[in-house]
Amino acid sequence: MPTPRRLIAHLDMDAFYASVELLRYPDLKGQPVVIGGGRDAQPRHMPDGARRYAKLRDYAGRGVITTATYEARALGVHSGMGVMKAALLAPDAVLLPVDFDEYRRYSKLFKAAVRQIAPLVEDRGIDEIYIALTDIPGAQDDAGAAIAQELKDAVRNATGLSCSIGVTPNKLLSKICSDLDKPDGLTLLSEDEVPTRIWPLPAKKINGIGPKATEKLAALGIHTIGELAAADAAFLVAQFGKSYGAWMHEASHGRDERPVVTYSEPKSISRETTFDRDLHAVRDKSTLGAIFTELCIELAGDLARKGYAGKTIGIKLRFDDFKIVTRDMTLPAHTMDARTIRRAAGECLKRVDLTRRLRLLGVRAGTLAKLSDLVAPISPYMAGDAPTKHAVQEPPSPYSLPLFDAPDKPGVNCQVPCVHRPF
DNA sequence: TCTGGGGTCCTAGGACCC
DNA sequence: TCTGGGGTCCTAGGACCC
Repeated sequence: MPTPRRLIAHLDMDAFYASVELLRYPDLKGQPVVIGGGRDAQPRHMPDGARRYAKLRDYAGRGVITTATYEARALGVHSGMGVMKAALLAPDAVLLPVDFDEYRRYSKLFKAAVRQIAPLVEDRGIDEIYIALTDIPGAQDDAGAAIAQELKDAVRNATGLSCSIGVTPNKLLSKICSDLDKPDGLTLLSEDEVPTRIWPLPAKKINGIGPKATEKLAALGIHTIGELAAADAAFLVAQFGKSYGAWMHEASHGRDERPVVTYSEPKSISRETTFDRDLHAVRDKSTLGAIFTELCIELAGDLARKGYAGKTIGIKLRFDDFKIVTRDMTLPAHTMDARTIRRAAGECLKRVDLTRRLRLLGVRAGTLAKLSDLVAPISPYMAGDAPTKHAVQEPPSPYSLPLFDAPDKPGVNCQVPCVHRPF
């Protein structure tokens, strides 16, 4: 029996957030609707039972659009665009706030429906997945056409939502193909169709070729995937570096051997926030201090809930000129304790020039270890257990104490003397 | 009226060790 | 009193993705 040819599907939900909202507000079907902004966009319920929706024109703030219905996209509105800018294009479009809990619920529903048919699924975020079809009975007979249709039907039955699917011999091509016939599309492609169907597409359709690379390619006279494929591999390596250049060459020929990966451990967990207005380290010291502390508490909560501790604690700042600066430090032991995180993040902050006003502040935990793999250095409850390779810093109890705030006084709420604290 | 929040991976230099 | 090379860790920045 010959080895089966690889067959991989990429499934992408159509305008996912917006489509979920339309299930809740069916009266909006057919209208330009945009998801994004802040809490102000919550629909108000009128006494007569009707709903009053926020319009794009009413919005004031720094939010961006996460998703737009196809009707809104027709007006030039797309995700990533500032809501204010979108309001100029489509002032009467309806604006709804994001509701991640609801999207996560639907995400689980559609992924579970897919796994019933094809269990080997790789998560690529809330609204897309890769699916290994190679060993699904019958898939080889028609290059996955029937299974793909079955998947689409199952997703619709489970959620009421449509999706688009690409089925090809690898992830790279499937990702490109799922986008070719949106919405509600199904595109099959074999290797020998790469020259006719893939090469005419813009180079940026390749997942991994972003704005910078696209711009550089254009400057070199390369616009389509075909032109990229025609370029000498050595030339691409000279221009883009050994790894990226070689990868570009392979990708342009539709070659990609990456497997479908059903599980991977998280590498980092972070929290960040953009302020309503830019804040200054000195003039807005107390506001910033409170936000900083809050981020650390939220991060500690995330770590605890997910069952991880971090050894590297880092901060991220975005200044009013949009420049980003990061600082991090590695601790002697893993931690999930808010106060320890806050202290380390405070140390990182001291190494940053805070002349400019800040737009964003973030806190990150990296070099993660599973809590279950950690052993406390001194813990009466662990006495009999064999020690593992990591040590975890014991959370001081109770560790929900107010952190650092008001006082900058040395020693207050600190385990080690706190010296100067920028805010 | 510009530009969110959560991630991954890569590069590159310096420290430090063998 | 000079000359190495390799490996790993740490830190900072940047491109890219959903």
